[in-house]
Amino acid sequence: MNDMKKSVIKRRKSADIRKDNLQLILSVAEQRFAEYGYNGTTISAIADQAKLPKSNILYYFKTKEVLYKEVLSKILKIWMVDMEEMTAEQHPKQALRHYILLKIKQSKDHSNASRIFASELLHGAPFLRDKLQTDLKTQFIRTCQVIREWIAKQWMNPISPEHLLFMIWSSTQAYADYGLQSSILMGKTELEDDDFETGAELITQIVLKGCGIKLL
Amino acid sequence: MNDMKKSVIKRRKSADIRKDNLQLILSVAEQRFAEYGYNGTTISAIADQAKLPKSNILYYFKTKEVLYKEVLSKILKIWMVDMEEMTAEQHPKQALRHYILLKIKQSKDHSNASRIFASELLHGAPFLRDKLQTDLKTQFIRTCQVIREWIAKQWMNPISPEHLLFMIWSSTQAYADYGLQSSILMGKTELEDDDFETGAELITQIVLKGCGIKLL
DNA sequence: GAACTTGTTGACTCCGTGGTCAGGTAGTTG
DNA sequence: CAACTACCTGACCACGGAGTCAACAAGTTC
Repeated sequence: MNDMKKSVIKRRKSADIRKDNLQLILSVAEQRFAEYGYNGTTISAIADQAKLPKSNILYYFKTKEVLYKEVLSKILKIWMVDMEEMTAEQHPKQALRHYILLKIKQSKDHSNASRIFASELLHGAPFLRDKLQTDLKTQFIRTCQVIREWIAKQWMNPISPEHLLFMIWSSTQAYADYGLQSSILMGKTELEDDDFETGAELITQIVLKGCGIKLL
Repeated sequence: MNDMKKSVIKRRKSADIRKDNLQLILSVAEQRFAEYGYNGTTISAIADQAKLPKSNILYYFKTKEVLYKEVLSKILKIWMVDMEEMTAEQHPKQALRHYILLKIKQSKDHSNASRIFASELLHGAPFLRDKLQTDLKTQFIRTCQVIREWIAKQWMNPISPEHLLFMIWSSTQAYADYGLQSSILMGKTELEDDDFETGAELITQIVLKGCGIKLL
């Protein structure tokens, strides 16, 4: 029986072992960091939850900081990718609607990642200040430019693109960050699919109308 | 010289000493907790910054948790008080504009408090879940009711009061929580008075228009 | 299957942190 | 000024967490 187990389960190539373990650790770490923050998370806790000995975690990630940064770097990508899709050629009605929808979806499907990102910003972005100043800023400026072109084409009212983006970010992000608070206030244990939909719909409506975007 | 110091500076009544020290400690603690979170803040760090020995902090606050809760309890009050002003009799145009302005002001003037509150929610509100479920929820329901009456009076479009409040909260709160990110993206070292004003103006405009609130 | 690389792990060290305590000093009260 | 209370603080302790290490097991390569 033990032999069978060995041949069926344990016979893995080194490369696979590595891949699997990295994946497992990263995923557990993401959960813990989201829930308890960087300082509130211990390697032992991650180890326990991943059902691996602590030393094994340290074997794959030299330090806690390395592990955290690894988690973070995946997150920034997720966070930025949706923005790239907006172009000046699109009409803001579709573009913004689509963007808001993606953002809400992100809050729902990657709530842990979103929350880690938020927590990082909240405490002064000690670990990803550089990336903000380069990668995100570039994309931010580009997107502001897109909005400015929409304004020039009179597809929407002349409003500050920067602050508009902040508003969209924060109100969509809130469904991840403050999902718990929201559900408590609405007397639920957690947000349901419906809530995300209603939220997306409301944000879209208010933003479109608020920006004076005419229906095509 | 020393005598003079003693008689001028050090001759304080016990009651005053107590008051002053409590105040000092709470204020320093608020700063540290905002910047580094609960787990990232050490009593020694607070002590150093307050220029008091660690033991002295522990003399006034038995444990770190007690100190943190003390800081928190002040915050929830600040956070809730603005909401109370909105009533069904007011027209939403003035009421919402006023509320948004207050909220932004809060993000500016009490950014530390705001950030601690946000961080607390982000990590599941371990210390103020109870208060949310009682105090804040009561006020929340009341305010939703106010909005519902506005809708009934056709002063604004029929939209979910709950989600509208979430949207207002998050977008105003963002100026505290993500102020740093924002300033980085806009190439500043920190947000200026102008930014808060522009933000408040933009949020107000978008929300009012977005809710279909007619000008009187 | 021998030499080598990669993965695994328990025992250990080191250090920072929350919290205690005992012995002080400064204000208060009769 | 004597007795008392409130305030102050350095020395100390216990604990938990990050990270090391050495020895071993499992896969790989020829």
